[in-house]
Amino acid sequence: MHEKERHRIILSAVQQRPVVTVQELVDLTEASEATIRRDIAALHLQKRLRRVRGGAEGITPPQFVGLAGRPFRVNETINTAQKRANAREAVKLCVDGESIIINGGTTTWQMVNFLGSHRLQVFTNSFPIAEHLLHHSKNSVMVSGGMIYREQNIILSPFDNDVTRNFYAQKMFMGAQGMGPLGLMEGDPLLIQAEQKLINQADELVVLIDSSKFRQRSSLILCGLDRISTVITDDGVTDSDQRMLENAGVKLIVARVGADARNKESTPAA
Amino acid sequence: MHEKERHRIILSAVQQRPVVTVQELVDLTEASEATIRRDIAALHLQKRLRRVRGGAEGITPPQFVGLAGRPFRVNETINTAQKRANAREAVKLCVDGESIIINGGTTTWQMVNFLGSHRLQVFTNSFPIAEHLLHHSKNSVMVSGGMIYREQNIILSPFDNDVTRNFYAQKMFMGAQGMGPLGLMEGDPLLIQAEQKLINQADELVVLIDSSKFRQRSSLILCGLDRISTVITDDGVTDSDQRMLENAGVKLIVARVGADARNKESTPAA
DNA sequence: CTTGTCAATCAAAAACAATCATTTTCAAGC
DNA sequence: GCTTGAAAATGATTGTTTTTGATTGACAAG
Repeated sequence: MHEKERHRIILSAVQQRPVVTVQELVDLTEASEATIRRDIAALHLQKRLRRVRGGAEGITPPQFVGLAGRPFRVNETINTAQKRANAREAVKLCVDGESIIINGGTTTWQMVNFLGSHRLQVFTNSFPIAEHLLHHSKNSVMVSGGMIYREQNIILSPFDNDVTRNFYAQKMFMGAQGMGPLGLMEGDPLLIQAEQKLINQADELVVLIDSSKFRQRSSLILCGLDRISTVITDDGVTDSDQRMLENAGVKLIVARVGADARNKESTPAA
Repeated sequence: MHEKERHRIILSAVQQRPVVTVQELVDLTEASEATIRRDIAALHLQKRLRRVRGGAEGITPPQFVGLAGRPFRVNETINTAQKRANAREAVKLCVDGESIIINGGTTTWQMVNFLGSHRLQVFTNSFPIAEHLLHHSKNSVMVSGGMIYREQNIILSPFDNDVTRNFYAQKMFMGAQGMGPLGLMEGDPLLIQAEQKLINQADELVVLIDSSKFRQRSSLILCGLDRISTVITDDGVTDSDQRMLENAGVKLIVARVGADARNKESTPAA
């Protein structure tokens, strides 16, 4: 067995499991202990893994393994003020007792903050949203079944026959990566798949989208504007975008990015 | 067991519960008391947990009290040593890459501690189990879809056409409320419903049950002994119970209940 | 007084680094 | 094509260091 091949095996093992012992690698590669140690030392220098007593561990910081995929967390930090404002408006549309669908995403994630005191029937394909509502609210929570994708933070089944089809709601809330005359756009094919499952399971489709997204285009069209009932966006939206939605018969709610920003400004007089 | 792995288990334990005793960790890791103390001291220095008299506590402020329904939590405190011993044996049956089903329950919940360093495909109807595995392991996680019942901590769909039908595993692990010549028994109709959905989706059915349950009867029969491949129980099981299982062709694994129980028996000669 | 927690100590075991002998690889020369 | 020799890679051996588990005694709480 060649050095390269052993390295490949070692890295593969380390990526699969948090720690791998030297002995395990000896078994795996049928090489001697000394060789494995040398390999680990070499890969450690190349920073392809971390060398620890007894074996090796993956390079990913062991503390952050769970909780959420990277893309989610970084995305979460941009445009938060707008997202929160939009989310607040979205929750205002709900009345207690109603059934709603919340599609996973960083904008809709903000809705959980405002749902704490509500009592709704919430169906979601987002594991973090379900978690939060379960722990910090009294809403009844339903989730779609399937594989949990850590990166996108959604639960998705490759099959068409899941419970999704059996849930019908008054409103469905979702974000998107872009919006234009052609309709709603999304980048990740996995998200498209998840969204298309839910999109026809509600009377009204409410789209939360911050105004910058009107200028973004994306490769995949999710649905036309005619399918959308309501768009919630912030006050950065242009007149032409407003007209576009108006012409398509879409109700527009403009959220004042207000409260949050205002609070930060308003230093008490006294 | 190696240092990193023990640390993983210890951290996993303190995140599950606010405080964990040294003895519990000894059980959990099968390491000596001295080693656990050293580990706790090390993790304390790394500020990954707080060291307290008798054990360790999580570093997170006491905000996360909610976490799960009450009945789950109180049940969790009884017979923990047995449950843990059984859970350890159960996890030992799994080999990396395999697909398994874990049915929700307080015994099977203990399995998450030992699954931290595995790489399995896990399907579960238990929200807490999915949460924990997602946050503290690299296993791939699938959940069934449906309503999340806070009391029983399971996800259950009233429909027959959910993804459950599309998942097939080598092994299914479950607990139960009682076991007798007639088969496996359960009390809560909701649990019965959940279990029956999963019970035919695996080659082998592995039942984790502490020995006291052999004397309990319950109103609802879930399945006959012939459906069960393996029973894991603790060393309190009687000869007649063993014979019963033997006659039914069920493989029996008797888990040795850890250091805790042993120390209490062994009175020093001097 | 008894019990449980803990630190200190020591011996055994495991992991490790250094060294050397053997094998493999590769290329130059026949 | 084949041999040959140098260099690299590997495996075994050795002695050293680290980790671990058991024992002991100190200390505090009940």
